Amino acid sequence: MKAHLAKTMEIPEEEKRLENQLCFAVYSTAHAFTRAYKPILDRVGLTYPQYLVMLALWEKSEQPVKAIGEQLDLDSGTLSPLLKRLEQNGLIKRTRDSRDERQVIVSLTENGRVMRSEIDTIMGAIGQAAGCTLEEMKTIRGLLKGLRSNLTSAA
Amino acid sequence: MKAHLAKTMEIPEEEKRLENQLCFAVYSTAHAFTRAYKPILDRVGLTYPQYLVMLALWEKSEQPVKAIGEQLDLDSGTLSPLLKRLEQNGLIKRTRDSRDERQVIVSLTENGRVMRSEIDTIMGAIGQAAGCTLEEMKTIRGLLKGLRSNLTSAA
DNA sequence: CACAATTAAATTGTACGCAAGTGAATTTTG
DNA sequence: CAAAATTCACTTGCGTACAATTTAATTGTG
Repeated sequence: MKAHLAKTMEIPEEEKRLENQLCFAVYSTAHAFTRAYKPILDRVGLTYPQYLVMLALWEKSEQPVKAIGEQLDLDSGTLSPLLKRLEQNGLIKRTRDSRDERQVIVSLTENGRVMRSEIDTIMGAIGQAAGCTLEEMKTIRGLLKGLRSNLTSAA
Repeated sequence: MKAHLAKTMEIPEEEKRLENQLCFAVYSTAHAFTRAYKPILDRVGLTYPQYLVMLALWEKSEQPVKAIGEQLDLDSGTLSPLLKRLEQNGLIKRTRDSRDERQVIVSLTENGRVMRSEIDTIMGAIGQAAGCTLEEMKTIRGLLKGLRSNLTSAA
């Protein structure tokens, strides 16, 4: 039985080292990205997760909190305080949906819309820092999407 | 001048979408990993970052905080409270280095050492969830290591 | 040797992530 | 149609991350 054999197959000691964990490679690269973005985003007054929310809103303003959460894979426990800060900074506006009072519609303010002009500078700088070709980026992106979908559906 | 051209090259709109950001692929995969580990690590009473620290200590007990920080790329602001919790849970011990009183040496307790026997179960379960071949894992790991090193050295 | 500079760890303050629970609005069902 | 179940956003509590500061110990320099 192949499945049984696979499950009981010994993992070589070398594969158990921290440095050889795929999860750690993803984890530490995520932190490296956050750090690389920091000096650039500081200039426009955004944190990295806030920047991701702005990317979602620049694609489509007027989204309920839940829709943003689905795109970012974050729940309202994370988004509520984050959106409150974006609102305090004058980048977004929050209004109850009159057709469904449970929902809060998030939309860009004029300041929030204008900030989109920074996108080329930001992405240009990160592209330089990542220092890999567009082709390489697409490859990694594709592999990670597959990995992520496996991990998610396994739960 | 090639460098100048590259910097001023327009980024296609499609590449600006949240879903097409390499940083977001890494960010969301990291979260997916944490979620995949959660039910498994809950059984042994570890959080995911705590598990990474344990991996480092299973490789080598008796490490100063700084050494752990270098392997995980975390500073003492993150590690100090995390290690305090591991100590409270009886998995590690912290002692001042008598040769250099500034340093705190972290070492495994008997309970901490014994927990290493869970490593095959944990990694086996995650391997199943990730659902990709050892070859694929090595490929992604290698690509991410390169990416991470670029991002870090750019700063 | 003294004193400035450096280093290690801890602490403080801010901002995620996420589980669990609350409360109000809407849907589903009997 | 009324009660039950569900949905949405918010809040609370805990555990990271990380910048900035603090304290103690060590090293480097004159």
